Amino acid sequence: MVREKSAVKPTEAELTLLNILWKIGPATVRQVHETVSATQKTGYTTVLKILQIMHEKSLVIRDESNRAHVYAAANSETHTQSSLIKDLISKAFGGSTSKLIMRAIDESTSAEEINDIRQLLNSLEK
Amino acid sequence: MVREKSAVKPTEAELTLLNILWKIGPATVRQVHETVSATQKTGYTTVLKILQIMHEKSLVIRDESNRAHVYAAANSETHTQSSLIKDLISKAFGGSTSKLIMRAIDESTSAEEINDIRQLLNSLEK
DNA sequence: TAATTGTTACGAGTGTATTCGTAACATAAC
DNA sequence: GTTATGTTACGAATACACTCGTAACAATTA
Repeated sequence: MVREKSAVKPTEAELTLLNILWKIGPATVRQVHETVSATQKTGYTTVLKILQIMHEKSLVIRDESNRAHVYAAANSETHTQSSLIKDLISKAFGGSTSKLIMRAIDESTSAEEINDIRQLLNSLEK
Repeated sequence: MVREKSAVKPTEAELTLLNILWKIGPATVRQVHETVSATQKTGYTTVLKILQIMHEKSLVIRDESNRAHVYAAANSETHTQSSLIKDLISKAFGGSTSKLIMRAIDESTSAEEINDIRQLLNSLEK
């Protein structure tokens, strides 16, 4: 049986690199390493290795036509976010999306956040 | 430096047992094992070991006054849900709660879910 | 007391995630 | 062509998660 894309859950380190790829677009190991180094200390080969593993898992695609391979996220940020949310809802919210949303609203402290949510709801009402 | 309670993120297996403890209340290993066995095949000592590890991590408290120890979740379900949501928001949503909520609303397919969310928003408006 | 039963404790084995050093290789510079 | 540089590939070491068999222990039963 072929493993579905949605069944592959990125690990924490993998998600860090995916965030970078979504932000800067297709990039070489060097570019990814430089970007990640801005916020945390990590070795070059560590980034390389993780990207290679992600490639095996099909979390990223790889362009090997140049010497320095170019990596890109295989799935969109939106798709991955949905998959992670679904996972959390099933494991910690008894499958109830509205329970998760309720809890998330509890977490919204800033007025800006609350305003965003309000507008979101307004657009939903239509 | 002392590790904060909120910094301890339960693993998948641990979360499964926490869900049981929240549902049935303080329980012995036997009771937890019987409950978890209803949905998945797991050895008795596996459940025991995980509860022991959770005790070390202070994810559960343990009453040792009787021969069969009685385990209970150390934190409320609500507290743990909030902690897991915060973690996901910071790692996959750039710290934006409203982005998570938007994505969660996308996931709501059932009319019942949408109605729950609508009522939730109405109560928020007040 | 002896045997059976139920419980906890311990330790080992497996798998996965993460890290990084070193080797192998390719390209560019000299 | 030789050296220097940048890149990928590989393998090992560590850490954690998970699983379960077996030992140790306690309590109950015969």
